[in-house]
Amino acid sequence: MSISTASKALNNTGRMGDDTRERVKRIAAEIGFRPNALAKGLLSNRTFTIGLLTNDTYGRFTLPVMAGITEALVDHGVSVFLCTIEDDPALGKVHVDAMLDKHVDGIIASGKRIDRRLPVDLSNLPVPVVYAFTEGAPDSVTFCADDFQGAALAVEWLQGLGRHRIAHVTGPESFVSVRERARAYRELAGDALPVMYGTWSEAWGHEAVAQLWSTAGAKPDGIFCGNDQIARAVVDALRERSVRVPEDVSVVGFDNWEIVAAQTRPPLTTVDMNLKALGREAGLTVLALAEGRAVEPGIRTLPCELVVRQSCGGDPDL
Amino acid sequence: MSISTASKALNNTGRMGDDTRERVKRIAAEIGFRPNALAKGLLSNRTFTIGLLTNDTYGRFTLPVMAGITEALVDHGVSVFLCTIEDDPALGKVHVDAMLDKHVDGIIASGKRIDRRLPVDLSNLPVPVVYAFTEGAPDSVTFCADDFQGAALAVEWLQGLGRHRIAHVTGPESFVSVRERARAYRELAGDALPVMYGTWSEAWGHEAVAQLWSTAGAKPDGIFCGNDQIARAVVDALRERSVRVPEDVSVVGFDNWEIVAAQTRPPLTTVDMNLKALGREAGLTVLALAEGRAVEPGIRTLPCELVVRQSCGGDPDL
DNA sequence: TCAAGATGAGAAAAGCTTTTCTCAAATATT
DNA sequence: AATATTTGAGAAAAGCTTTTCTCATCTTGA
Repeated sequence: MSISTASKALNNTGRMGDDTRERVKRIAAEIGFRPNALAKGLLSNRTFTIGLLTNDTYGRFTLPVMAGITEALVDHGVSVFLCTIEDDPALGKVHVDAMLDKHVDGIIASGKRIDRRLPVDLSNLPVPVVYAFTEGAPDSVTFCADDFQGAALAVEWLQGLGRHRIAHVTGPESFVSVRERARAYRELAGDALPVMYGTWSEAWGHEAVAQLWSTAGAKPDGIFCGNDQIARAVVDALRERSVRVPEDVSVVGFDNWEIVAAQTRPPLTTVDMNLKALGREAGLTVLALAEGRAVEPGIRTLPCELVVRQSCGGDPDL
Repeated sequence: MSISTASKALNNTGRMGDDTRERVKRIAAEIGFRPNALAKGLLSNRTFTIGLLTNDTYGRFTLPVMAGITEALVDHGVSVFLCTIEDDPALGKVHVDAMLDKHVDGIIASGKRIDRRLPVDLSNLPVPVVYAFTEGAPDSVTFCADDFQGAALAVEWLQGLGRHRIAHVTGPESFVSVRERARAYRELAGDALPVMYGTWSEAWGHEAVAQLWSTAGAKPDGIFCGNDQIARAVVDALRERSVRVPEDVSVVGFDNWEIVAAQTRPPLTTVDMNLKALGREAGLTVLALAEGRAVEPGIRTLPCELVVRQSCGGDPDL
């Protein structure tokens, strides 16, 4: 039996008797034959391997993205190199070079905010690059969450529960995400209360509540927070002041960071950016590009969704 | 110029004039020649690629391990496939098969607790396997943190600060880690107070404080917690009762989960399991095995260290 | 000057698949 | 029965390196 005949049998190509084909397959299965992906790749210029580059050390954003990528690509036999490159350009170059040496079919760049570039030059690479949750090069494909729509979801949810004096406690104004979310807040909630910019820390959540409750006049009945950590702190701070959540004040977070949102008392209703879906899309896109299919460049915005827990009241089953 | 001469020039092998060698190298650098790792691997049976298998979806434990692996191996030109296999044996098999197809040089199995196996059969694989922070097969190399020593560190630190009525609020007794830490606690703190087993949740931290402070008699002046989440909740609960931390009670956590430990008010003094070092060791070991070097099987225990913040008092600069 | 040794560079094989091409045998057609 | 067509299976090349072998040239010593 020649090698070429066996190859054709296993790949269902070439002409040969059905009996021969079956016999080859059976024996291949028996001896546990597995084609050498390297030899295959050498020939086809496909390694069924992609690289995921990120500067998100905690994996807060990258892990869900990664999960989505893997989920989408595992069926295609694609494996993922994960490279965490702090914010070190040298390290970034080392990792990109390693990926190129290994002939990845494509690279996905990911990060922890959508208005910052990774500290590596990904232009003029011999493989396609797509960006997910990080700023992409011009004319590239970039995926990100729809901050405006997500924030709108949160504010509308509060309003739907009858909350009309809504505050917005959020992160630094330097973040595009923060400005987008604030824009949605302003458009929907009017400007009864000024947006409260601060840091992404629990400390800021506490301080914001202190500020809100120290000023005279009507207190908010709803607080839309820029992320779950702030929301958590806000909830804690309210409890310390004996303000009841959700009876007196409804609180919405952002990120659906399980580990924070679910542990808060009461658990947070929060906006989920669907990072996993984002990863799926990014994975499928880089695969398409690797296969030579044309993909229109541009920024693709994916919708957020609201995850209802108990920090707003209302029926969680709605 | 023949291909073989070029190859020899670049690899510093073979016999040839220094001028020729230099000329080849210069031109190679000029045209940006990079040898095809696939062809190389096909020949040498080394792909400079390893697989990291984990069931730790949040990356709580795996990401530090991964960082250590990468740090140790990037200099050797090794890249890492990360595969998160929930707890799904089928998915696990798919990923392991994908790794084998791609001829990884070795596999590192990691997890979220040291007394559970990954839901995949890693025996009789054609590549070396080492285990890090998950239960390994008999006669394999397994790395884990020294829970006893880490716990001792915590208790001794409290005692060194003059705390002698120390409570231990921890996770479920079913965890080996929990039992080891409790054993250290008992040996060092005596059994003035019974170990308080519970869940790994903040809720349990609150409840434990409630229990401790509702019983009559002397209250603890030190609390050693089984992880940072519990510690955080304990600190919060104490504050709610107007017990001052660290003035009245010192609290120590376990894990040094930055995101929790640093955000707690006051920030937690806590035990760090050195997972990154663990990853480094695991990476170097799997590399050694891949290169055919002999490595003695067995369980390697790496020491923990105490990270001093403010939840115990004392001088953080000690 | 001739033989022996040293030196530099190229040819070929190996590593594993896939694909294209070729060829012999078997079947179909006239 | 002889030619044309189809069919099955093997040979060879390509993909990129590395390594071993061979060979021609140059140097050295006698």
